[in-house]
Amino acid sequence: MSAIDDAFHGLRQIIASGELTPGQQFPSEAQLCDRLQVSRGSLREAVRMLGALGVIESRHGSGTYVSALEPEDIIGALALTVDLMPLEGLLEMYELRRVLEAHATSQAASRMTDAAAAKLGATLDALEATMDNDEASELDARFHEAICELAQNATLTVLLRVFRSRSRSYQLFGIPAGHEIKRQSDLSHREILNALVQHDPATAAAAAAAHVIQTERWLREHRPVARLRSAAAG
Amino acid sequence: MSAIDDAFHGLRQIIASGELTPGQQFPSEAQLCDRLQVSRGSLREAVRMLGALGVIESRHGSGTYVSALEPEDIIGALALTVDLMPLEGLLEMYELRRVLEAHATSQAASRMTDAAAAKLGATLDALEATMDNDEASELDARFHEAICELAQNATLTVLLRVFRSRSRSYQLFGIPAGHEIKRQSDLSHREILNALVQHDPATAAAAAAAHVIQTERWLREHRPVARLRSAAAG
DNA sequence: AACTAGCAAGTCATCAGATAACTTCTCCAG
DNA sequence: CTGGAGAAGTTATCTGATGACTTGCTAGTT
Repeated sequence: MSAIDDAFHGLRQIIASGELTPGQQFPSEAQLCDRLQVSRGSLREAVRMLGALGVIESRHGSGTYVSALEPEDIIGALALTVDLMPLEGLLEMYELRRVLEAHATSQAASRMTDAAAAKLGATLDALEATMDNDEASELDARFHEAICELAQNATLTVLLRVFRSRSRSYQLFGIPAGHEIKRQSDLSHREILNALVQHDPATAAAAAAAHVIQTERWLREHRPVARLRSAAAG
Repeated sequence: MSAIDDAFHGLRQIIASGELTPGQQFPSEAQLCDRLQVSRGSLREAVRMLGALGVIESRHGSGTYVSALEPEDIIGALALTVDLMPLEGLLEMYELRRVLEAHATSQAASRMTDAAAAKLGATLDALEATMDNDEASELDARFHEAICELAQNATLTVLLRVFRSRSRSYQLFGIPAGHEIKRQSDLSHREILNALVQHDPATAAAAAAAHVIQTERWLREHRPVARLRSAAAG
């Protein structure tokens, strides 16, 4: 086993064994080097690996800590990698997105409140009114995000956010057929909101699934080139 | 922006821009250091980060390459981290597992073949016959894995495998109530298989969801201590 | 011509040491 | 009681050297 593997599994074991719990601080790099019998370089590479995976966190001048280890930390690690996947592999993910988005919307229908309905309605009003692509993309995301929050499952919310962020990079509203796409998208959103307001989980799930399928078909047909977000986005 | 961030986003950009595609080799460390204007140490830490995320791969003595970037590579990165999550956060993931397992089983019902039915039946025969916990756990996993493969979605298969591996670490069959748990689990499996054989997606999905809910309830009630797998398992 | 052993170049892996930058706490002056 | 200077501890970064592994070439043999 290589030195970096030793360090990686050693650090992982410290957490897995319960020696350190979420939020607690690791010993200093020098002490960890002694304990794990690796050089500082190898240790730091292992720390970075676990950092990239959302498991630990280094703070310059302060120390290295176990992350909160909440689903958000773990799933969030995918955010920077999903953007790199070729479209082909991504379409497979859409099947999952459809299923999960349907579930989230179904849950939201069960837990719908008047306040939430008003907020969602206002978002759709603004979305239908705007002609700006970036603003439309932003409002679209906010609409779906708000629905996810009603489902009260942070893992679900984060996972769908990752999927959605990739879709947004394709800027479907900006392509030649964008106007017609947006019109149909607006209709789909209204169908979803109607089902939510009527506390109808089954219809809400169906509407959400149909909406995702719609988006997926547009991506397949038009295959627009992704507009990569700035590297600083992460 | 820190040196490691520069290196990380620089490497990421090389892939995102299409300069290198899956399977291709990066320039040597020295060349990358020149190009990205960071020291070798910083570069290597960035490489490790992307390696941990399943995006790139270093081969000793050969070079550094872009991974296949298939869903399996990206999702697989979660395997080593989900094991570290506290049970509380994990139970939230079970809601997703239920939804996805139901979907996979539903898809499998649509695509069921006689050969697959025979194979699944044989697996269940062996599972019901064995009294060995490890073997039972192994056969249980094989049963669900085979169903996933019928759904023909690699992302789904890998994601559910990650969830399942964590469940396995709890060794539910080994606790005092394990005998009764296994009996009910066996019954659930038969219900799932029956629905699959009858090409009945709706019933199959319901049976799968019920099976996951059952497992989730056992975990909540018994809260067994996880038996951590050896560090070398990764 | 085909095959094999061994050499050579290129690559990543690992270590050690030094310096810079940042955070946190302490303590003293106001 | 407050604010700032300073010390101590930590991570961030760079540099140079050596080890280990892979790959391709070459020369010799069959």
